[in-house]
Amino acid sequence: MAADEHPLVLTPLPGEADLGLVDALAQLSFAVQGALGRIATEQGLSIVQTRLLGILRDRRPTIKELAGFLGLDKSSVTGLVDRAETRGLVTRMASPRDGRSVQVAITPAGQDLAERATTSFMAEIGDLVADLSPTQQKRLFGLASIVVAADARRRGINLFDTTASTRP
Amino acid sequence: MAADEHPLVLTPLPGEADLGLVDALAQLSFAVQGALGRIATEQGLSIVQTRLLGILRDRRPTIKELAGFLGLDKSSVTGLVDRAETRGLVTRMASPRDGRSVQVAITPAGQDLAERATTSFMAEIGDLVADLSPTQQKRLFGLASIVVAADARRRGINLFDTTASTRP
DNA sequence: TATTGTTATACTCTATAACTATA
DNA sequence: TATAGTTATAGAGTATAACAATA
Repeated sequence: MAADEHPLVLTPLPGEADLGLVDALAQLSFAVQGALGRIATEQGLSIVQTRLLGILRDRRPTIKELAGFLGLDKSSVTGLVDRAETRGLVTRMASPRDGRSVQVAITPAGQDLAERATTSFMAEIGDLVADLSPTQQKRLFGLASIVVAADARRRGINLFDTTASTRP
Repeated sequence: MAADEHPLVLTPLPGEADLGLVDALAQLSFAVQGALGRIATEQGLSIVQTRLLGILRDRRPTIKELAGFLGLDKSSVTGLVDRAETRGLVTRMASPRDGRSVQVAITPAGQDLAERATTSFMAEIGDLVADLSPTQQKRLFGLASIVVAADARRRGINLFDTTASTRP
């Protein structure tokens, strides 16, 4: 798609960023979310449930921390964890440090499901970027990484600092 | 984030695509969806409603065509259009060619809202990619465009062929 | 018979506000 | 008082199945 062709989602207007970039990114995000949704459905999960399991892979966050990771209200996370717990995918544990808090941990069943989802998702994304050369794929990865890291930093969510969470 | 660092969403496993790429793309899609969600909320819309208005900007698709564009079931689109119609953002019109079909069109109020959303969204995405140089932004745009175009082709949705829809 | 769209139903997801328990 | 979490409530979004109208 050339930069001056019309977009599916939005329309050409002047603005801070180039619309072509904006629209391409929006559409790319829909394509990726579509892939995520397909593999989630395949495993009987939703995108958010899949994301929850992925986060819990190497963390035991509180409800509040999960809300920060997911960008949701704490009450939404309560329901999310409720449904996952009912299905035996996660468990709540009392926090040893704060009587008000709970820590959410993934179960072996949840781990299995998360791993199957990961495998399927990699295959889907492999298909999605199949038209890019290996060099282009690396380039896309690098650019996406820069954007994601900068965004996380701006939002004050350090994806790699786990001092706030107890590691299993 | 370096390629060998752990991901937020998914976990390192061998697969068809490099996990670093997969995870970076997933996280990028969440970041973009987050920006979309914020501007949609700003305008009193959801992401899907915003997307609907964007699609209707230069098309008058049937419910079935909309379902194809959005990747939803036709019954979901019925409800989506119902809610948008109640708010005066879109209208249903009888199809001149098929008595079973309706054509969905955007209203002036819907146009206004879509344009405001577009302006806000461009600013948000401008912030999101602020850490990339202009050259890198163009590169990201180009790579995203290739992926999106290939995906649309594979799914049999020609984003630019409007012969199936009546143009206003 | 097949297709288009709607309706009925049920579930997930989400937020706001009020509440409980702990700090 | 302030914070962590839950509950109650309401609404959007989604899919499946059954249905009506048209092709």
